[in-house]
Amino acid sequence: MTRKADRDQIRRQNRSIILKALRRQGPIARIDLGQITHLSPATVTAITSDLLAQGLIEGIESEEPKAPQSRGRPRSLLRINPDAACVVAIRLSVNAIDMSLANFAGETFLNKRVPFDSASADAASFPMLLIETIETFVGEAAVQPDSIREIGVAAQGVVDKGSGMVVWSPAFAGRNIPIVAPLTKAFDAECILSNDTNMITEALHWIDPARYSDTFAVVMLDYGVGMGLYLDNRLFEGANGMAAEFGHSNHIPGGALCRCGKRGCMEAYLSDYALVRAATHLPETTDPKEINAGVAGLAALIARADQGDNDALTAFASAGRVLGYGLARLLAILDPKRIVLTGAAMRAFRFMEASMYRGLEEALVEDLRQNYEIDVMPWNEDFIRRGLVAQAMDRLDKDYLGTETRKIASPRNRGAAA
Amino acid sequence: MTRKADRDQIRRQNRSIILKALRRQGPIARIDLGQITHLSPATVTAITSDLLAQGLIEGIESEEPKAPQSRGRPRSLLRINPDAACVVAIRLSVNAIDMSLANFAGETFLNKRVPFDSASADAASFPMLLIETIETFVGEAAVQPDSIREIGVAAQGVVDKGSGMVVWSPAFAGRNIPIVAPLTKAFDAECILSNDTNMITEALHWIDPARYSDTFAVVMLDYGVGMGLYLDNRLFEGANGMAAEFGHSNHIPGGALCRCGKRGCMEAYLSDYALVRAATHLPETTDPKEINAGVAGLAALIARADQGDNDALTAFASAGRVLGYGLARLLAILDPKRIVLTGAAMRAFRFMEASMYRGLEEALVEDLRQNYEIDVMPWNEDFIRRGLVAQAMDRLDKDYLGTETRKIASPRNRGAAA
DNA sequence: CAACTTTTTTTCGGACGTCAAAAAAATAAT
DNA sequence: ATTATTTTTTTGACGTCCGAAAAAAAGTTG
Repeated sequence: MTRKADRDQIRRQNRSIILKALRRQGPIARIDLGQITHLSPATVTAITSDLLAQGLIEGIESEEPKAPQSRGRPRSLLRINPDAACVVAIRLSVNAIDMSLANFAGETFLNKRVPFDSASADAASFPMLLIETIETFVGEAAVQPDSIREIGVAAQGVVDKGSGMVVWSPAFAGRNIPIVAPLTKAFDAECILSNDTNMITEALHWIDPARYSDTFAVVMLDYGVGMGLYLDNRLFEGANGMAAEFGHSNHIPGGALCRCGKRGCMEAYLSDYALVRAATHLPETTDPKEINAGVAGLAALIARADQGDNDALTAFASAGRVLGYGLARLLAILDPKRIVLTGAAMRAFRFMEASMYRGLEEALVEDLRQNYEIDVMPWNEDFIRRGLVAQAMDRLDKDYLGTETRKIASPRNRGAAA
Repeated sequence: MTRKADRDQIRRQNRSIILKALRRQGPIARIDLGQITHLSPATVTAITSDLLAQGLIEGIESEEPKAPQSRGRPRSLLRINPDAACVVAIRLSVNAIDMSLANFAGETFLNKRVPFDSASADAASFPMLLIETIETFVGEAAVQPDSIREIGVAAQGVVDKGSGMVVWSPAFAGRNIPIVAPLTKAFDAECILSNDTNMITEALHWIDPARYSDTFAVVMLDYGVGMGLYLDNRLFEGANGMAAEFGHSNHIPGGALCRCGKRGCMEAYLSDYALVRAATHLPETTDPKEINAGVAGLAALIARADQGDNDALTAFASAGRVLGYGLARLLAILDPKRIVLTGAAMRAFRFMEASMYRGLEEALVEDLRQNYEIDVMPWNEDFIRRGLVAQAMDRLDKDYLGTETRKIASPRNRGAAA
């Protein structure tokens, strides 16, 4: 049954809408906030004065109003108080921990990459390592630890949102690495673990909501194969937060050997090692662990294809056809209005494109191939961070319901404390 | 961006919750409504007196209070006014139009099946036929036509919710049969076209929300293969209302010939004709149109399997394995917590079960096979009607926002008009 | 330079929703 | 008849949004 509604809810939602608008539209006057949110000026004033009192936003006393000649009372601009909160975004990838600090305006003000040894990282050792790495990072930033309100972690592979563990990931030797529990305990902050491609999906929605809304899928071909789903205008993560494992959905029964041990997974045809395996005429049963591919191997293969190397071209063409079949299955099952292709392998898209469309055509009846578009998105590592930050901001906005804000720290020497 | 919230919304939602509780829990006292909905007694009184004034619900002046010995003011029960509205539920299947009339309490009070000739039904002829069939049916029911507020239509095959057309269906010879536009024009009622398996999904949620909520999938093996998806606690229909075409998602590239013309669709291994084709050793490329299967052929095949016929048993075992692969793909992509198997072919489930689980195991890495259950649901034709009615009730509840109700007709001679 | 115009922001009063508490209603128990 | 008990309704308070009016803060004009 749907939950009952009460008046708290409506204030909370409207506050959150205003915060989101402020974060997105930069400094803005109350009147324009009303336009954007469809709230009356009276309501905007009420809510913003609340937010001002809480210190979540601040007025700009700018000496230079940009529009010099305009009658009437000049607009007084509002903006998010960047120092009202602080979030940490962490990406766990092979041999590297990427960390970022972002303020309440959603701006990243510090990044750091720390290498670690994926091959030896397991459930026993990694959590402690991660905590120490974060503590060092936060210490260097001269941020008061208690101003950190959210920690978002993205990992490649299978993550279980319920238990807050990385079930399996190429970034770790071990399995079932607990992340959320140790971090929550070590830091006084909400911690949330997400799949990396889901964060790309969230980032796309944040960056261009007009284009990336409603129902779309993101497929990432990189080190491994990832997917993110935005369904009915929200990120879909499945009952256990494990959805969108496109890479391990089966393509051919008994087919090529996958890193997961099964035969015929999409990943076994599309990922870095699969492409290298195909291009070097290794049998499909070659153990992926014995193939030295990775993003570097992929890049080398793309270079060969660029020079017209036939093996490379054939490998990409075959992968394209498999991709076409995979997308056809997505279209049949989910009817998305858009599919976004991204990841390092997309630099080779021109070698896959024709066969991909051929695969799509072979695999799916025309009636179901009518209303969709495919975007090819240049790969941008930054997307994962932006998705993490966007998600954290969303959670922060909803957290600051009516409760008094915690003491607001000033991580850096910002002058503008009204 | 999320929509702004205002207080209309909250009243609407709480009204709708109360109506839903009344419909589900039968006659009930205000105090219990408060318990169920978590609304205060004051609010319950306010909302119910509103609904009473609108004639959507009515009090019961029962002479016999069921519980004879109890102190205190006796509870005065409320119930939905069944005559407040009337909906038509229509199922279009091969050679038959099934129609039902249901009242505002969600009770069906009249059913009728009218045969028609699917082989000659196309976009030009069918809409008129359907309108006339409905008009006759409604006429026989002695229902004032203007008390009909919603018409729900379910069809097998590919339906386009946006355009309100049946793109392709085994029930029709033609394609792109308009349904919503003609019916909306002919009757002064909202009309909505849905996929039949989606309605089964909706019905399951209505009948047992505790079990069928959050994220689950329904797979129907019958005449053709259908799927319904309930994701994040709502029916998912895709960007164009065409989602969940599991039957035409590809299983084997270049595989068995499907009714849709493509090769290797799930349907080409799982549906009636596929099973008959396999059991009679016809080549996989045999045109489905030349196979006389249908639900009757399927029943015959099940009978053969019951008697230990080897061809039949092998056919079911192979289909089971294919089904296992299909479910594995669903698990990988959507991570549902439950999969419901239904349809006429489920009477043969015991012949498919072992190979289905084998297929699941072959196709999907164990990590992704941890947290789900499979239900096998005896097939019940009634589900589609119940889903249609449940959907119509939902829409009605939300329609009766603050607007005055239309004049309430009394279709039958009901005494209880307070 | 004072009055007018224009635009933004704030204030005020009204309407409406929920809720807690009090009152009323209806019956059983004494 | 009176008291006790339980349900329902009423009342009053509080919170929210909105429209209208007022106030504020400029520029423009005579």
